[in-house]
Amino acid sequence: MYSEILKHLSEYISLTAEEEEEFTSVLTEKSINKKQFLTQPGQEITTEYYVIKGCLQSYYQDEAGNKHIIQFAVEDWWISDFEAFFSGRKAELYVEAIEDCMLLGIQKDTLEILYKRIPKFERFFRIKTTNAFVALRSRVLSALQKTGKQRYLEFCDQYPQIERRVSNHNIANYLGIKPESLSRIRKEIF
Amino acid sequence: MYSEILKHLSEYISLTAEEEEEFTSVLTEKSINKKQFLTQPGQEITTEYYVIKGCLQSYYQDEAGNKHIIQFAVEDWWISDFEAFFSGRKAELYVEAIEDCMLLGIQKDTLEILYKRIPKFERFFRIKTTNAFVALRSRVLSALQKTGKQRYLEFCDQYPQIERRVSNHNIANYLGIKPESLSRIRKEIF
DNA sequence: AGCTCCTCCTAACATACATCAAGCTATTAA
DNA sequence: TTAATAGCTTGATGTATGTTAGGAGGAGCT
Repeated sequence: MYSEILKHLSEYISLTAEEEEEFTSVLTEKSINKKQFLTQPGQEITTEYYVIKGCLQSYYQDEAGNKHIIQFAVEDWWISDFEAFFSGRKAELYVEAIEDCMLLGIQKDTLEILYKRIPKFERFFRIKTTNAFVALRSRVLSALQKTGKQRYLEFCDQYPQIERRVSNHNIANYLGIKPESLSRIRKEIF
Repeated sequence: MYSEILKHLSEYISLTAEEEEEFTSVLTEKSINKKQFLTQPGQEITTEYYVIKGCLQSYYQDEAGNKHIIQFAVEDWWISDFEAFFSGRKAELYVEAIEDCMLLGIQKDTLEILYKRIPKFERFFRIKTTNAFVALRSRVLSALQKTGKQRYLEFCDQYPQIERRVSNHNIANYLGIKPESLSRIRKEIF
């Protein structure tokens, strides 16, 4: 159950057996089925989730009802409405399972306690946050300056395991193009 | 000298006279001229700057030498290579003055001390960071889903004071369109 | 002053992507 | 099983933006 997340942590920080034990003791398991929501707009978000098994997407729905996919998550990724979690504001995003999922959750207040007791965790989450910020910045630049084809190739290159599991119309949405265009791009490439 | 930044802080947190004094005592003044750089790629970034007077831009330069503007800053804004500052990695961005500037700098290590002594500052910078994250996310969505014209109107609406001071080719770059296209859009609007 | 550089504008043409419409296949539901 | 639905593909056509080229006006420099 915990072997994946401990391996994940060990890529960034080294923990003693006791520290590992202390960490896993505050995690909560959660499983949700395909098409169910982990979060919905308006909720308070006090938990962040690590994906043991499955695939999810987070998206924003605009006033006109259009869906805009922010992120996908598969095994070994973290997901939640990060801004809501971090700032304490209400959620603005849907987080929806697109496969049956097994997750591990960590509570915000528990995390604060953990930071004080074992500062290495602060380091771990700081690194993850910085990486997310950089990834977001690079996505802005891609969206502004690159063609749909370039963005699709980048996506396949960066997230091959996601490309294989997510439907093309969801990938198209994430890339900011229409499914018809993605279909044509794929035809051109393969 | 310090009245602007204290007013700026007071929009988010309330400080006693002593706390204000403690804060301003750790600030350093810096002035740079138009076309000079505040940061360049490869540098270590230990200072964040608050703009008292002037206008700057931060941009990323890709392998092909193309400039991609990330952000503008005018009076009452903070600027630096945030990821480098936050993560300790080397800078990837240029921060360049596009007018003569007067700035106040705060050092990363001083900030850490300040957080411990007066936790309200942690609150202040956390709010600023969350806001920056949300703004970046919303810029991703705009870039992916909206036309150049919509993005330009949003930009004029959100940052009227910047629109007036920055050249059109820089605005076009920020919006991810060519100056010729921006010119067409402006002709169409006015 | 005269010169150069920079900014902005305009126009003709090219390209990437959206839109609309239709058909094909595989999965789901009755 | 058949019917319905969702996802993918294709074609015809429209629109926004890029590309290339040129010109007008202003700012700063010699």
